Amino acid sequence: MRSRPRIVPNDREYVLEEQVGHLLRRAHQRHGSIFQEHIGDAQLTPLQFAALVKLSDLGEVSQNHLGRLTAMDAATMQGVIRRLFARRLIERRPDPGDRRRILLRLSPAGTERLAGCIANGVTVTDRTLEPLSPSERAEMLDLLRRIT
Amino acid sequence: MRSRPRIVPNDREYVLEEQVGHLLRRAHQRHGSIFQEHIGDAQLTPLQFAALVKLSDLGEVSQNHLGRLTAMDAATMQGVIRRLFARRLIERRPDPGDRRRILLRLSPAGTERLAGCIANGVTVTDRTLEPLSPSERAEMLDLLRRIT
DNA sequence: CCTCCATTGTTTGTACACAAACAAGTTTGG
DNA sequence: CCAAACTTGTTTGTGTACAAACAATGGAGG
Repeated sequence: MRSRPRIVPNDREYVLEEQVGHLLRRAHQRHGSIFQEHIGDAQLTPLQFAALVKLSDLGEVSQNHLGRLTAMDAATMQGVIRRLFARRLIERRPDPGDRRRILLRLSPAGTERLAGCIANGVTVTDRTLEPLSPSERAEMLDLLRRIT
Repeated sequence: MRSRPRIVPNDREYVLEEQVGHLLRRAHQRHGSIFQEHIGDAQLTPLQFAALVKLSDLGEVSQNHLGRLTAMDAATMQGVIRRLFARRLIERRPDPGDRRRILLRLSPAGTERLAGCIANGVTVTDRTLEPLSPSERAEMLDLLRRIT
């Protein structure tokens, strides 16, 4: 039973499976797959859903501002907004008070689509946290919030 | 003080900032930025580092097998391996016993590069978990492991 | 032996993620 | 008032992530 020695001598015992980064990545992957399975709209991605939710909360905001609220940088925002607009789930108009800005809002179709998906969004969260007890779920959210 | 009503009536109070998916994504983003800042090799990404660590642990494995160990699908693996090979951090040879397989292993340069980065990898983990107490860090890892 | 099925690796296409550089517009400080 | 600094949105380039389709190889059962 030879246990193969590490090629790089590894006093710290750096075990990939125990690193936060690796675990965060895998948990995020699993969430993505649960999202896709349960959100009820094969074209809708987590980021697109997040953008719709925020637009529903706020009514009308600029593209960059929405990006900050949903933690997307400007370049990522570009693509998300383009796809939502292509599907006519959002509408755009120039900001009358600032000619750099584009104001975004839900279209009627977007409002309807979101309404039909919110309950599925709750399901996604439930399924993702399924292995945990209620108090552990609260603890998980608290810990994640604090390392963010 | 008008509190704007949500456009989509939202009995469940679906608050984006409280959803696991959003928090996982943001925590993962923050980890990525800490990784880039501290790993000490501007070209090395978290996935590439993970692949090197696993190769160091195992010596020689096939591409698909390494993908499973690091939670990358075959298509993602393709790019990661191509870039590591382009930098000569890994070597490849056909599996003599199975002509479908390509065996991967660290090159001398890859071994050296990894040795110089392992300590930085520990720093990355530390910084990511910095806001938490030791017992909370353990709890975080445990909870993440269980939702994976 | 030989067909069916599984596995390995590749390619293509879509969608994040982010750095860097840019033009156009706005704000600020002297 | 006006030049410098900043903000907004766009584009380009690199690197995950994953579905889907594919060729080549290997294994199992009849």
